[in-house]
Amino acid sequence: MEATRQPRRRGPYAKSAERRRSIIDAALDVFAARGYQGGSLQDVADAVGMSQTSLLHHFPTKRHLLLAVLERRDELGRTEPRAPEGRDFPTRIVDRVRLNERVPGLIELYAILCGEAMTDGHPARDHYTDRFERLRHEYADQLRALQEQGRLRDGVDVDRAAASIIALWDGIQAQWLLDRSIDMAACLADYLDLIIRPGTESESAG
Amino acid sequence: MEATRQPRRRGPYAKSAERRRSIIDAALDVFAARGYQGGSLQDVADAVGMSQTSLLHHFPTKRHLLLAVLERRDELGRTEPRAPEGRDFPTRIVDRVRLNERVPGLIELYAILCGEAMTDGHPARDHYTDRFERLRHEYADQLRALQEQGRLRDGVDVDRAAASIIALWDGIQAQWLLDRSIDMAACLADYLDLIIRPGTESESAG
DNA sequence: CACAATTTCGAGTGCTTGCTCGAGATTCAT
DNA sequence: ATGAATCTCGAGCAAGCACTCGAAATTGTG
Repeated sequence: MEATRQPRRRGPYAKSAERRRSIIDAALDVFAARGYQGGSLQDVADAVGMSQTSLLHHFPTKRHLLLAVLERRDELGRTEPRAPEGRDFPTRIVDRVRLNERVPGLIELYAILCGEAMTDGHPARDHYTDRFERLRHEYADQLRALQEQGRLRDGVDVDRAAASIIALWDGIQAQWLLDRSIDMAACLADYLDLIIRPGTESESAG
Repeated sequence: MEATRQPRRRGPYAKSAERRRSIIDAALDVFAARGYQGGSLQDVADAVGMSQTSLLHHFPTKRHLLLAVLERRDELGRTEPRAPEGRDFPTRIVDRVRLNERVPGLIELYAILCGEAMTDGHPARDHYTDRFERLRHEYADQLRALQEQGRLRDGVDVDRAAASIIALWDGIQAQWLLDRSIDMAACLADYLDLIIRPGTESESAG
């Protein structure tokens, strides 16, 4: 019943996955330094040490490459070296800010692409739209949980507070990129202290 | 003693200033929609309805054009249609947020260029660096004045609060550009209420 | 080993970019 | 009016862009 003999697919070779990742890492650096529009495939190929043609074998278009970079960024962001989920919400946020501060490249990429994503049909537009919406829900849920514990100060609107946490974080990163003396973690901590009461010491023992 | 006869300068013609401004306005729209790197001189020339060559007669390089656009943006931002300086600091901020909301193009331009400005030798980099520094000082001064009136809540760090106001504002604009249901003014107002006590009603009558 | 699928790449595609050149059209002080 | 300065523009430049093509080198399966 094999009317048309189609070529037997063998799938990628052993070193292919590794190659792909080194391309993504190089692209992350290039896009972080020059942006998506500003960074060329040739720049990325040079950084990897391969021809631009070969690069396009692994990623059919520049857009595909960017999407892979965005995935990689999320993946790197999700990787929490230690003490990940143990603490409470505000502590986790501030810890994350301090953690990110040690990887300026990711912040740079995030800030630059966030701007670019506002343009016409930018490939990263959906990514940022979704990310903002997801994070707003996530943070709002966390704040609601605190509210039920009576740890939220009176008059705090959880949805607006969720958006504000994200906004403050993103905005302070932009300032930090242009002036490293800005204390990102302190700014976030200040705000969280304003809307959240400190947890009771025996919170898990009750 | 006129060793070298230099051509007598006559200065720009009557319609030149008007032409320049129509170019700047068109460039503002183009850069707001596509960014600086993404928007071409041809795009701007087309929008004005003139040749790209003539455009370059008025602005020798693309960089010069961008700087003129940034100046124009500041000029438009400074223009306050009404009730400019009468109210107190937090009210002025929130009013300005509401005002800007009616000119989305300016917000778009600001957000997009803010991202791009983080790249290598971007022409707008110094502009944003200076702007952030200037605004931080300006807001910190305003907050200090409120502090002396006893209107600042205890434990507020004026310098960090100044940076946080700017950060929150910039960040919430980015979210708003991707989801117009975000209430920018309310987020700013919430934060300002957290750090600033309401003024006494007879504040100017005392 | 043999042979095909995968990976690599040099060369080249058509297109766009910011910018230059030289010349014609327009303005305006004299 | 005259003529030089200003303004406009078509044509063109070298460089860079994302991407294609055809073929050689490499890999891994049977």
